Amino acid sequence: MPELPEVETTRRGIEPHILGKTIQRLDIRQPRLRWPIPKQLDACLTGKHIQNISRRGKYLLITVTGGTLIIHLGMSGSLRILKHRQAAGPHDHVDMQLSGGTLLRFTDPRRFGAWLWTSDPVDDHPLLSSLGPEPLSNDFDTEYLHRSAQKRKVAVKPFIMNSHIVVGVGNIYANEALFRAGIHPARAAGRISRQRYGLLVASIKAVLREAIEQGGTTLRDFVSGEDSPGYFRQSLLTYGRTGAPCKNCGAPIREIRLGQRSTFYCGHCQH
DNA sequence: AGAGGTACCTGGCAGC
DNA sequence: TGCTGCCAGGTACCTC
Repeated sequence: MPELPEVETTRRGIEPHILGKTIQRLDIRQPRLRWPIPKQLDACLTGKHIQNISRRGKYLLITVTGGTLIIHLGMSGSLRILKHRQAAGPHDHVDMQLSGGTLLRFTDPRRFGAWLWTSDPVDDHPLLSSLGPEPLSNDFDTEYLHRSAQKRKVAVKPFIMNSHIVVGVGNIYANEALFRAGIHPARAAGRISRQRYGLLVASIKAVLREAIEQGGTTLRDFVSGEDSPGYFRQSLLTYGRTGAPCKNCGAPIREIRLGQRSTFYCGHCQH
C-alpha cells in the first residue's frame, strides 16, 4: 500500500483528527514490528499534546512535547481514525486513545512497519539522518540526480528507489516515472544524459503529485475505515500491465525482475 | 564505496 | 479441498 503518495494521503487524513489532541493511552497488542516497539513508548506519549504531524520520505512524524513518534507503514501498514468503538482484529497492533473519544488505530498484517521514539531532533535519528532529498522539493533537481548517478553501474530503477538518493519512490511510481521519461529501467544509472535526467526528475515529480491529488493508488476513508479502490490505479501505464498494449504505441508491456522487484516497461518506448 | 542478496512477516493466489 | 511455492506497494543490514 504505502508509497509516498499513500503516506502523504495518510498524513493529511489523520491530521485534522489528531492535531492538538492529548494522548490518553497507548494500547499495544503486538509490539513485534520491524523493530520491537520501545517499552517506554507508552510513558513517552501518555499525557502529551500532539503538536505536529509531518512526513519525511515514507516516515510519518508525530511531534509531541518532548519528542517525536516515528511511524513507518512498511508494506502493509495503515492508520485510521475511529470515532466509535470497534473491536480490534488480529492485525490491529496499536491503538492510540486521544482526548475527545478519538482513536488512532494501526493495522499491519505483515508487520514490516515501525513505531519508534526519539527525544532528539528527529532529523538526527539514524533512520532519517542519511536520507536523500524529498522528491517534491527544490533540492531534488536535474543537477543533483545527474551528479549522484556519475559512474554508478546499478540499473536506474533501483537507483531511483534508493532512499539515500531520493526518498519516497517505490516500485509502482518508479515504473511509471521511467515510462513517462522514456528511459529503460535496466539502463545503468551512470549512462544516462543530463538532459534525460531532467525528464526523469520532472516525471517523478509529476507522477507523485498526480497520485497525491488522487489520494494514492489505494484509497482509504480515514473515518469509516472502509477501503475503496484508489483512483490512481486507473492511471497506471505500466505497473501490473504485463502483456497489455502500451498506451502510447500498442506494443505489449514487458515484465522483468530488477533487484528482486517486478519491473514493467515498454520495449518500444523506453531506451 | 558500490552492488547484490537476505531478512523480517502474513495473506492471497496459481498450480497440482 | 488441501498442499506447495511464489508473489506482494519497504528497506536495513550483511557480505563480497
